[in-house]
Amino acid sequence: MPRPSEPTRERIVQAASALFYNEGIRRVSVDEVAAKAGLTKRTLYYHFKSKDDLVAAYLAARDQPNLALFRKWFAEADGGLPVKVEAIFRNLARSARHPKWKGCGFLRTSAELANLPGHPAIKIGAAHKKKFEDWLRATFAEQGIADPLELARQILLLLDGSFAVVLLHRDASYMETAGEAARTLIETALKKKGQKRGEGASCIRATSFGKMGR
Amino acid sequence: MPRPSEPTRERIVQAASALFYNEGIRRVSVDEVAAKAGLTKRTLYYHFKSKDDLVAAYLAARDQPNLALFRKWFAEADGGLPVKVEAIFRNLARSARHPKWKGCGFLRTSAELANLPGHPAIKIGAAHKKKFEDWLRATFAEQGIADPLELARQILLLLDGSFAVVLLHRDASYMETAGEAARTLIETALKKKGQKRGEGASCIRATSFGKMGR
DNA sequence: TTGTGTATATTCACTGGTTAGTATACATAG
DNA sequence: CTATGTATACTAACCAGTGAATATACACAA
Repeated sequence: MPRPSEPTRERIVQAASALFYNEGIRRVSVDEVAAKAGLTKRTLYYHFKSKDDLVAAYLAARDQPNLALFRKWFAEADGGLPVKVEAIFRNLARSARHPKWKGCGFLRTSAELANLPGHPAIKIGAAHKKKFEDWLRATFAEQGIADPLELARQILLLLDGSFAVVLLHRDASYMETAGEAARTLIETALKKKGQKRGEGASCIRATSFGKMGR
Repeated sequence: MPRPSEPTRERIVQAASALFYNEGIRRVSVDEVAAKAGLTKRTLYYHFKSKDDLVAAYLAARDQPNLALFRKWFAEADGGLPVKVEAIFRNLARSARHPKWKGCGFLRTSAELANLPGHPAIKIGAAHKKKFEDWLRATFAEQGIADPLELARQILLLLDGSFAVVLLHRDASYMETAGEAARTLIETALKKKGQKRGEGASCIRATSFGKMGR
């Protein structure tokens, strides 16, 4: 019975995602993915040209939903900039306490495939994190933060750091610690925003200057 | 020709370390480790009861040297507390620019073996990071920082975050960004140290209070 | 000095199982 | 009858771990 096609591909990605995230890339065989998807390995290889291709699809499928979730957590929190960013860490802590949580799929994949720097899955992971960084940067720029890219990267470092540390220690409270560090960094940046040396206030167009990022 | 014994075990760990760090745990077979060490797999299994045992030995061998290096970087930098901590990030950035650098072995192992939470290698990794955290905490406590544990954890989050991010993007400049964030956090904590609300100064025994850590 | 036993250390050859990927044939829809 | 999709059955390599034999160093006895 052919003809499902796109649903089939989707089903394979779903199966692969669950297995790769829970067990790790190299731990999971293509046979296992096929079995979980309820079809033969040969069929899987009709839709994906290799296991590497499948791994890339696994991360690609996580890209948009993941970003959307972060933005939602940010938007839903009512309060100033520090509170909204802290909300991300708070919600993340809540996720991390679920027993099946196993860290960030992008980071774990890049750690496992660190010997293959050009791997398509790693490129997808890097692009994903860059999108998040850029969204943060734009958000901070709107608020007139002096060096929005610098601050965005600092927050991202705390975020990815908390993924790594919480996974290692299985202690989600580090997420809240990261949230507090983020608040401190944002408040410091907000203070810098106000002080234009020389003349008076005039916060308008205080968007981006100072030491460059990358 | 028997009788090397301890040297042999050491040689196996050296071979395992190079391979596991460069290629990943599950990527590397016991045969490869034995071959690199210049002996038979059966001999390897005389010294280690399983591959998991070997993985644990790989991380155990990295524990002390790694901590010693961080402490050396800290001690050698002349300047105040922020400068000394930043020196760690600066030196780390230098390491990370070497082409063979592939992140933090402890973090990468915990990411790869995330499906085996009780694995001995993960316990060793967790203990390693705790030691570093505790050394930082003690160092901050000596300086009269108000909540030294909180600050130590914040710095640790930046450190491990920079491992993860730099590995993903292959851009060591994030290490320096992390160092600047660390400086901001430390300076903020140092300012808090001075202000006792109510009466006058008296910085003595201003060691630890405020919201608890863990 | 010489013979002998024993724990230590090492090797060869093997097993049972797994793995990514494929050759070939078959089924269904349009 | 031809595109698309699926399944059976296979390959060739790899992999963690083991059984059985062996070689060496050293302690001790003669």
